[in-house]
Amino acid sequence: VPELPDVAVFKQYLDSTALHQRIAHVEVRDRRILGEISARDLERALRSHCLDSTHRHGKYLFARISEGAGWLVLHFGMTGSLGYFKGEEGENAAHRVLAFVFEDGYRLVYNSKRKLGTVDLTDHPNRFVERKHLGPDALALDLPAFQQCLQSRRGAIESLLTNQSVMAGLGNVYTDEVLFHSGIHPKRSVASLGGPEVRRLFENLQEILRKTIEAQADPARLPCTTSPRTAPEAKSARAAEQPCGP
DNA sequence: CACGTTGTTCTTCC
DNA sequence: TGGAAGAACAACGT
Repeated sequence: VPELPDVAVFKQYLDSTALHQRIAHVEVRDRRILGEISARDLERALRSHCLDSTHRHGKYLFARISEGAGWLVLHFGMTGSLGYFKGEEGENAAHRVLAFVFEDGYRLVYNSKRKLGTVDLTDHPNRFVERKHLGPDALALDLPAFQQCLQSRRGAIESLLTNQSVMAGLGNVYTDEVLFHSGIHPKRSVASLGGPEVRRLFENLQEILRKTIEAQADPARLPCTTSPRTAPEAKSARAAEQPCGP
């Protein structure tokens, strides 16, 4: 289940594989994944352009399209992942959804078993974030901003942390993890949390997100090992780094 | 075959 | 008008 840390790793992966390469073609294998755009729109926006840079907000990954042609938006749903392969290598016929085919024959593949993610286009990430009413990115928060998120909120802390319009990036997995580490029951009401608990929660949140990204981001350091909370398809993404990795 | 899984979006209400 | 809360929905394995 790609949440903030997983998407952060996808971002690094995309950065280290697929930037600055001219796109020859976009293969849409399953159009259910397309958001408000058609396959034609996507092709038109990307063909003979490059991906210049990336940006992440919460669970969304954005890639800037060269020559000011807007931004690509990737959301991974429950089972989405990225892989970079030479030719048709490593494509799982049952899971493949779309592929960005570069002029050199390599391709960046978006795979998803359950096809619940979204691929879309936007003028600018900020515009997209605004339109989706996403809160600030969880990893960009400082303590005062975090306290602000909790201010005058009712309901359980669990549902606040997973609410993307409060702060963006956490799903069930990391929310549970962070609450457990902080010794706070998920059903506790936000209002019942004391100052020290809020502080502890904030610090654990930042640390767990950072450590998770760090641990997963460098596959060379952790060869062939997979943390229990890594989606199976994230594994193939990492395996795919070999043909192009440093 | 209905259900569990998870996260987003749609609906309803104030 | 926007926001909060809850229902509906999506795909697939069991």
